[in-house]
Amino acid sequence: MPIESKRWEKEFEQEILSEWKKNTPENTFQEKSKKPVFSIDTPPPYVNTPVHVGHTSTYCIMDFIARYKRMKGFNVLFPLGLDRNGLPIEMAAEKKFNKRFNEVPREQFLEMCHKVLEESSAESMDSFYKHGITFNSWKIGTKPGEIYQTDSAHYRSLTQDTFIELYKKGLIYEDVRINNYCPGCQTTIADAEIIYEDKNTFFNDITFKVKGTKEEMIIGTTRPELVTTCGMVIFNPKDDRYQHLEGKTAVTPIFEKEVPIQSHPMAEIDKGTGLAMMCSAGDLSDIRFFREMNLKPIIAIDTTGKMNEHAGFLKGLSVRKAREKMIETLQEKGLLVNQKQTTHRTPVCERSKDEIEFIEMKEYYLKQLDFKEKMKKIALDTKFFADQSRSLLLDWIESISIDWPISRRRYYATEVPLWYCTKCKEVILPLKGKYHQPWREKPPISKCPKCNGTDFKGEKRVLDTWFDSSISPLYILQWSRDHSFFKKNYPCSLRPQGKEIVRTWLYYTLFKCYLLTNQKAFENVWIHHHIVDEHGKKFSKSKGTGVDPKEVLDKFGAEPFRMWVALEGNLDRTDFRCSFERIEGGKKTLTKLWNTCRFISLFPKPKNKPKKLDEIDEWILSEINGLVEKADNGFGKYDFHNPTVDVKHFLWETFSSHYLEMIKSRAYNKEKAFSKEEQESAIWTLYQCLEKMLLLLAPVVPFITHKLYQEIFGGNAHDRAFPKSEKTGFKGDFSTEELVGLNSGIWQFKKEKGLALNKEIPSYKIPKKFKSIEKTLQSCHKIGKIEFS
RNA sequence: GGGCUCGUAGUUCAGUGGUAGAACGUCGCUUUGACGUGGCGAAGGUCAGCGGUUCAAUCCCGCUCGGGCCCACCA
Repeated sequence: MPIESKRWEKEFEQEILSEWKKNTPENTFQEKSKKPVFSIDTPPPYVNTPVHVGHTSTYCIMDFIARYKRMKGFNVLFPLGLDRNGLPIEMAAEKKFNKRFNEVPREQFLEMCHKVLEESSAESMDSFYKHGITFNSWKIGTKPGEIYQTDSAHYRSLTQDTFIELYKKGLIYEDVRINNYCPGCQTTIADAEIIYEDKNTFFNDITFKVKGTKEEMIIGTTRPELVTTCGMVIFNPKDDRYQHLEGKTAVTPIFEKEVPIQSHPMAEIDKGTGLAMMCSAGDLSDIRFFREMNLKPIIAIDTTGKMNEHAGFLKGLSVRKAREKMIETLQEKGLLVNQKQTTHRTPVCERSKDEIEFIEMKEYYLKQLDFKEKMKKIALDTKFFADQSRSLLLDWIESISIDWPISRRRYYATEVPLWYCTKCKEVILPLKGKYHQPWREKPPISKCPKCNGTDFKGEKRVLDTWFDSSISPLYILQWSRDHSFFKKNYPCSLRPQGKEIVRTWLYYTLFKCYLLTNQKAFENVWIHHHIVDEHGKKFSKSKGTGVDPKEVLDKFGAEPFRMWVALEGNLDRTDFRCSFERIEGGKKTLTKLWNTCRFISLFPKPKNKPKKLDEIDEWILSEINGLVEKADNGFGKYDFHNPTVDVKHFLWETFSSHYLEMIKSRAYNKEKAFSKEEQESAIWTLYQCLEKMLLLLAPVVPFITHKLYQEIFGGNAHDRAFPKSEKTGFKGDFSTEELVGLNSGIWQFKKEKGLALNKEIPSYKIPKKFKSIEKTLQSCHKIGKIEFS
């Protein structure tokens, strides 16, 4: 049946979606299938903020991969997860109810979080669904392939199982240490949760005295409020200006504390005055310095971000206020000799953007320093797409300097599953396989195994959110839940994710999975860059510059967007600029594909392959087979860009502009200039090429290929095997460029002579190599007599 | 300071050791049979700069400049 409508309409998508919703066996993960499993550990999006086109683009590419792998005969495990734990949810709840988490009872705060979660879950899923992304299931559940939520009892129990196992292995320990503390979130955070911002601050030159002399020293600092914690003054061993100070004692301004003066290579001659005051916990370098020099740190900032009793007259002030007051006081006493504005790379909390302070607290740590070399090996043993993305991970592993602090003093996250005997302090571990809330549940035993004590205290702290996100491949592959399934299918085939979370999600996942399974977690890792706005700037939620996928769906529908994602570039190498104009360009290719099908559908499809094919038919078949091979190779490396560009070029140029023009008269055969067999050869070839083109494009543009395939060939394109490259009978007397050049030359010749393209020309000179397609050229260009030379 | 990456047409990007490519945009021409959301054509580039290897460099190597990202102990 010929196709009637003249173009692809976005309204078609609705029908197809509802058809897929009713009947999608090919998307479902078949637990009992004998096909090899290809597992994709997709990033669970945070539910409280709607996704933008950056997300939908990357999930579309993941869907390209899933669809391609299905056509290649894999049983594709492609579940959607929803991330619902942790600070973003808590912060949203605090904002919505205008209450800090520690101002209300814990149960009540959890209720607030649940309210926020209830209101926010559906929208992102709807966007994914409308983009034609074929997650295995749209149902929230616990079976392989079903949507999982990281805050479900099922997921959290697995997170706790990993804690219990690592604890038993002796890899988790509790220690009192100076670590990163976010005063806004009021919790310890890991290095990976810190980002750096350039902040304006003052570089203050302040006066220290040298004990027993009249000499004064000028020392520059950005943190004058920490003078009280100064433990030493240093200068560079090669700095001639200060050699005489070696071994003397400095007296700090205002606090009048005596500290040693020493030479130390960490002091740089040309920084400030060349003298540095070493404070405990001004930044990470200070912490290391105090450790090295065996100095006792003085912590002057408490857990609310305010100065404590060590800060003397600054006590009770916030760090910023204390700094202002200190500068004021120094100025009054004539101890501030100079002040200039400078920008300082300041560590801030990536969530709340508060400046990090360094505070001593008791926290649980997971050992990671001992495994750096092993982790590097795993990084080298995992395939990265693009390969150069691996260095993001290697750089991070290289820079790790402390163990991973995993406990957090917050509420909405997976609880640390521990109880303590109040009598003998024995740590009580629960059994695996169940979700535990020690802060409100009884311990799993009634008597302490060590002292027979009967009174226990449940742990109040929770786990870092990355501690649970980092088990996603274990979760989707049923670790500790279905042993044979896990054994058969681990490591996970593919982790697709953004470059910005290499040091968190990727690193922590590889790390934890290694500790638990002694193996790499992934065969392949695909790292993507970002969709940026028209000016090349990052989408920013706070500035509201993210493009809403709904706007794209309203304007274009999903299909032109998917086409654009594939055509625009390689997202594993570069950022894309989001441009509606260029998405519109994707739509044109759909129209071209549609009309190509419409043309072919004018001719009844031959039942059998003709015995003999015309040379030009063999030629186009060899072209499409080459294309199939290229696409298969590219898709296999998660390159959907180059093959799609190639298919588009083939469709538009080689196939439409050249092949179709050359066989039109033979396919119509209105003047009966061709035999029936010759005519059928053309028509059969048209259908062959079309079927392969549709199947090549099916992973990228599933809607249009589905509809066209169904109308023309019957059946479901997404259920078909990916096309294979076949040998053809093309002898190859001429190359494709030569043929294209020949046709273009003739068209140009006619144009220059002012002749219509369908006008006859009495004769034309053509190279001998085209002899085998003489009849084709004659009928296409209406040449009376071809002179071969 | 270190690392990665990019610098090609007005714009966004491909690309190759041998005459420089596409899309979009611009301008001109083209109106009936798959497609005007089409077709044909034009203008537009010292392939960032400098040096080296080579018969030949936009491509390989080195340096410089300029963007972007990541890391780092700039008091």
